[in-house]
Amino acid sequence: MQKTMKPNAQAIFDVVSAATNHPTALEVYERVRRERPGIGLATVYRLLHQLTEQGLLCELEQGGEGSRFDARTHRHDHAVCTSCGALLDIPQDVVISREALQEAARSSGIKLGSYEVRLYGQCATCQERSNNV
Amino acid sequence: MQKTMKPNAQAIFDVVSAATNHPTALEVYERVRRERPGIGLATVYRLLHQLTEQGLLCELEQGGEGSRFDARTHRHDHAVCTSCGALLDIPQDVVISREALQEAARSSGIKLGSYEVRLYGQCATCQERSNNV
DNA sequence: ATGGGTGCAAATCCTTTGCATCTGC
DNA sequence: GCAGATGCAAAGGATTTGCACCCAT
Repeated sequence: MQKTMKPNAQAIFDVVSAATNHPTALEVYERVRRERPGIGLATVYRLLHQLTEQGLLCELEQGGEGSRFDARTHRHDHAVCTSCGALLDIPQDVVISREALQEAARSSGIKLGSYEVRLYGQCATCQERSNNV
Repeated sequence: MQKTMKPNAQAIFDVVSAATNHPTALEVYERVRRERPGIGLATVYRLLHQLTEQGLLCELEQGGEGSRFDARTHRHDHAVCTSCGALLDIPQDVVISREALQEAARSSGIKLGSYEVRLYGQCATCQERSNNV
């Protein structure tokens, strides 16, 4: 189904796939430049969006510092650090009953596509930092 | 606990409270200007953030068009329209087991503060629009 | 007079767009 | 030679910041 990707697209996809965090477009740009020094930021944005539309990546909106990208295409949940803004994957899905989702979708009038649970709190790193102060 | 608010802050809080949708900072600015014509956009941003820090409002990150603000201070869930970007309240909470949340928080290392369920899909208005095409 | 609150304008940050060039076919 | 892809620079939109002014204390 997916033909061989153009080299720029491939490089971008690889960078996002290899990332342990969720990189911003700027971070992707910086990392991709090691492989393809001539690439432009605009191209990175263009390709990130294309890959997102193709369903190979997903885009996570995060306040302030711009969108972050994620190569996990299957549904999963996130934790957002309210201190440093880090966006972390939650390894195990937070289970929600199908009925609860359907009910919520019905009452809001939305035709349910996907969903996400977001936890807000202080990440491990920031907890340590506050302990040391 | 809350002393009388300064008039600008009060006006902004009132506008957000009275809104049926979740207004962006710009929308708040436009509406507040009816009451207080001299107010500046910077002040609106400043006060929106202050009110958010005081816990009187909450800020919802939404891709592309800027943050939206919400006067409901108790926890609740949202539906995001993948066509038009509308952000809707879900009237009834999507129930999640405390244990599932704790477990998710533990596995991501976060100290759980709050959480939110987000549904993604097509809102009622957009569904109609596509039917008519 | 002093400090906080404010308006205005400039600055910043992220992202998109216009356009001329380049590439593969 | 053409269509699509790309780099560069400029434009755009949202938000923040610098700064002088004003008001109440």
